Amino acid sequence: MTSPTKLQQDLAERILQMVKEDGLGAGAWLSENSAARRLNVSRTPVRAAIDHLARQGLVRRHPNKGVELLSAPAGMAGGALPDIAELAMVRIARDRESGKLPDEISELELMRRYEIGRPELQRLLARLADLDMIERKPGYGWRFLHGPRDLSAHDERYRFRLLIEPMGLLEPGFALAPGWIEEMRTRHRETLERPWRESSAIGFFEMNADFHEGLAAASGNRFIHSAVRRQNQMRRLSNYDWTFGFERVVVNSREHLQMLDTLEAGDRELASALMRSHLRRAMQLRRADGLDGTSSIDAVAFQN
Amino acid sequence: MTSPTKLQQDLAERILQMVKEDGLGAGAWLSENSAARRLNVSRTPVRAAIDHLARQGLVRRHPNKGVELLSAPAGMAGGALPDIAELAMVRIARDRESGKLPDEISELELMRRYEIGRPELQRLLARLADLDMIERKPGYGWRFLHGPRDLSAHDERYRFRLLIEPMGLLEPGFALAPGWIEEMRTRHRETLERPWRESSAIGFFEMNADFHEGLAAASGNRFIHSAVRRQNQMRRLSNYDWTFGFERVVVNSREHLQMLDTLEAGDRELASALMRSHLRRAMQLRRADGLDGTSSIDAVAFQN
DNA sequence: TAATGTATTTCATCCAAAAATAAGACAAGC
DNA sequence: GCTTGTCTTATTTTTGGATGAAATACATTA
Repeated sequence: MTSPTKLQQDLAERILQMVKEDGLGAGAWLSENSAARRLNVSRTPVRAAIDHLARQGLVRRHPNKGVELLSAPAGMAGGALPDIAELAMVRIARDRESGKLPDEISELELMRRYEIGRPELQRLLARLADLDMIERKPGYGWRFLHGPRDLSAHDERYRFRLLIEPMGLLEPGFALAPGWIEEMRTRHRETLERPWRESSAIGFFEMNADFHEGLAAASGNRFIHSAVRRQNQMRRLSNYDWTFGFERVVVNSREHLQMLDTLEAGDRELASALMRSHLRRAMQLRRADGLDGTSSIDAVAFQN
Repeated sequence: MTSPTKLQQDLAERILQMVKEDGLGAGAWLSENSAARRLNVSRTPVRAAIDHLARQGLVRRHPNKGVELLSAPAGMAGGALPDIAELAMVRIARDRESGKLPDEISELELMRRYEIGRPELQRLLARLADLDMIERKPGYGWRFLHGPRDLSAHDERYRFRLLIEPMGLLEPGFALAPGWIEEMRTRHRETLERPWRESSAIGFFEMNADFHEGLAAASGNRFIHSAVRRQNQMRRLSNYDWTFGFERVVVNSREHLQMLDTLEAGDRELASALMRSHLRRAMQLRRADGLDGTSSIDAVAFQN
């Protein structure tokens, strides 16, 4: 009856995912041991995770015999929901961007404002510092590195991405994981077919991020991959909203699908060129929007 | 008689640097207040720093009147000497590279091995994690991401740098800080003129790093700057030794000087091309060395 | 024999209190 | 009026113990 810890929840989800990947159905038997090995973790948390699943009625323990799968897990439930720290980071970034936070601030003040404990806050500040959003002051306190409503950052960001992402497709070790193209295609198609709602923005952002990060990973160059992942982390803090409407979603997704087709055909040169113009277009978009300075910022992500 | 804290030591050094930059000589008077303002810090640690300098005989306090500078600080003492955490990071990276550390390891084991406290260790691990050298395991412990003696990383690193550093010189906002070229030139000339010793390796590395980071900063693109700084941080962990002998130092420095001349003349296109071939040459060098796999690794930095 | 069940050990985090240190205010001296 | 000296307050860091969780070893059962 103890509430499951984060690791245990995580393991429970991954176990269901493993079951799905292996195509197991109701009546199959699971093994604590092999699950623990596959998840690279000891049996203890796996046991707890299975207990958790048993409480939900998905599996049943047979004493001294094993664990029986009762029903195949249907549709993916939620996927990774952002934890409390992630959420606080987004709130801090938003408040800073909209000018609600001063240039310099102490840890205690942040703890009070966002009602989080010190260890969490410190991890959070460390992450923000690595993204070059803040730095420690000598002595006490922290300082934000960019002013609120820093417009030039958008152009710099896209110019940086233009340097590495198109070239990543041309790296000698480039190799896509099997099935990746198809999975991405499916996700994009679903986005296009489903009706657009405000709440789709986060899912759309994550799909976008996965697309670019997946290609960077395929480059085989860990530094390109790392740089793109960083870009996504930063963007996640300020861009979880999408203010360009559904027609831009369509254009964006079509361009992605075209790149996927091109890559499947093996024409990396062309894909690289497409990526370049894709990013250029996105840069223009941002810039045009940035002119009024506030509209995209005040659209609130995570409000619900 | 209390031992100076890290901030105080830092301030003491920076005060000396300020004195030098302002061209003050023996007999000049320092003010706690203005120093505190310039250093963006309260008077308390500045006072302590000055007390520290007084104990070393560099300044003298005159009660209720001020602080007298006794002797102009001559040659830069050490420059920033790496703190204990930095040192431990280098040791960990080296031990990992040479295979002395296993793929997975617990925090306590690291605390025992390197004799550091938990908070220091945690900061250190967080930094290593941001450099993509390690990651948390689910459950307890940490895992190194790259195997020891990972040769492919060198080529990937240089291919990444080739994407961004030459292009950084062509960014529209490119602007060098006044005096930067001259200062860099001086440091390079001194390196070339001074006799080469093993202990010069660290200074040489830092000059190198400052050269590349300075150009990246001048690009006016914060993401390029940030990426190059990250590269330097990573390189610092494994490349503090220099195993190519003095002749390579000469070649390297000459190439840097040539770029400085070209930039001074305003020809950024040519400078960009020079940077490209500079990095290509450095990549070749690494690769040729990497063939035997161990020599450069076992040459120990910081052993004395 | 290979799995689960149970107990022990090791490890990491959390919490509260105390110590250290910086920031800020006020008084005193030149 | 500006400086340094002194004091108070606010913030941060450290520390030790307590709690909780994971890894590991051992016993038990099909």
